[in-house]
Amino acid sequence: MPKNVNAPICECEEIHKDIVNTAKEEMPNMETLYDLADFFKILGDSTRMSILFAIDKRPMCVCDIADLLGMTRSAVSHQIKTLRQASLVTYRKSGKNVIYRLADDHVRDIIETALLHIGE
Amino acid sequence: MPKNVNAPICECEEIHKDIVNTAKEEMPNMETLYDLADFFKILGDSTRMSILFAIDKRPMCVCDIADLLGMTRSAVSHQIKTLRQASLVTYRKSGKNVIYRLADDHVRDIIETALLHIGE
DNA sequence: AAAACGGTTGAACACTTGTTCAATCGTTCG
DNA sequence: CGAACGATTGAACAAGTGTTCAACCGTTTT
Repeated sequence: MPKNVNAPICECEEIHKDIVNTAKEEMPNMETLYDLADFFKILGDSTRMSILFAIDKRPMCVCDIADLLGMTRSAVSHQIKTLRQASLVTYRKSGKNVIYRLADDHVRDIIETALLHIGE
Repeated sequence: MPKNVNAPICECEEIHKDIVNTAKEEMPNMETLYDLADFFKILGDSTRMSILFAIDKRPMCVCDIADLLGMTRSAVSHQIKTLRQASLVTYRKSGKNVIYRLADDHVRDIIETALLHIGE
């Protein structure tokens, strides 16, 4: 996270002021930038990425996900909470189990494009 | 980063083995998962996100980016190095300056879809 | 050649983050 | 009801990350 507030200003001498100014006008507001970064931050963990792939085709309970990925239930639950807060997954209770599934198709699209980029 | 190697196995008793097994077969290999997560990790920082937006419309030198974002040249340079290593930006030398631009359109697409998801 | 300037780099520090462990909640079933 | 089980949670620790600071590199001026 950047300390943009009261951050030191570039001490360069020859700044292309026209370019900087037009660029500044076209910048999205700070909140959007933070939201975007926060969103990608959540995808930027291999455990959470694994969970997303695990429940991509069929919904699964925490226990199955833990077994599939070789993790403890606790670790899975912690990460799923993060995914839930970001609206990447939704859940449904079934007896003692909680069944998780992908929330929508945006994530699938994004991951698909990312796969293209990294050349898979 | 998860410690999947030699990780403790889920101690649950009633696992839906059929679901887990078919899911396991459809999982991408570990390397792909790591690559994906690493890719998103890079987008998951508001400074780097800001830089990408800054140079989106027109290429800029480090000095201008630093001025635009209110950061030191050093901080910008560090982050740009990360973006460069992930092939998200390319550069061209112009006298004493180094001009950075977006590498390709994948990133634009991904960010666009992400904006949809977070509801901007 | 020396000074000036944009840019890069490495070490250090503070901050964030993921997993583990233990305790707890909520539902189900004997 | 009480035991059992799936799931969640909070604290704590280890590992990772971003910014700063200072030093340095490579061009370009003079």
